[in-house]
Amino acid sequence: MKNHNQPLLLRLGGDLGLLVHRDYRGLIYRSSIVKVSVHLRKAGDVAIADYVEMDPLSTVRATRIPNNSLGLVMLAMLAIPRGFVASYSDIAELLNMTPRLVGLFASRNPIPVIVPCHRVVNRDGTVGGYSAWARDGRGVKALLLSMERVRINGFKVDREHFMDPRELKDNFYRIYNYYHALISERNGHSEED
DNA sequence: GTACCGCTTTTAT
DNA sequence: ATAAAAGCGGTAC
Repeated sequence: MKNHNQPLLLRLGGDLGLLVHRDYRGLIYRSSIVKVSVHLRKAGDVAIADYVEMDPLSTVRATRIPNNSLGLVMLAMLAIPRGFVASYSDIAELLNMTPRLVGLFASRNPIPVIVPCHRVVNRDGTVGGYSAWARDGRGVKALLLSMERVRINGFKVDREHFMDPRELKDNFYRIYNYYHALISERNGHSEED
């Protein structure tokens, strides 16, 4: 098998890049945000390419998403398209959780950017926290959003970017069903149940 | 079992 | 504007 064990460096824009780790099957299980210049200085031999966002179903197929509450939150975040945001409470309502709990799971998202936890913001439009970038996480979150043409005044997202909850729900169920079909397909071939 | 924590939200100064 | 409590499942002890 090819260099799947080597992380891949993908340019996000500016000096921001995404380091993507894949397992022996090629499935993405972890990513981290880095400064491209800093990373190239440290390890010049990495493969590098431009980041191109996949559609949600392809992302589900290409990544490892756990079959638990964290996985549910990850699937819900995949239901937010580029250029839009949803609030922690929107996701909470969708999944029967509390907003703070959604934030807790968002902070544990192992695959930032690819699973777009930066598209979840506070109900009042303020950007909210972001732990995928240790210092000034909010700044990076705001930067990622503005790269997606989400307009931000100060640290407040314009209301026009908020998704309709019904559309969020429709997208979520489509992705959720696909995820479970994929799981039983994978289980069905390798073991019986 | 208990105690604490977190990318929030709402209410009360 | 700032402070605090509520709220829940996970994690650690």
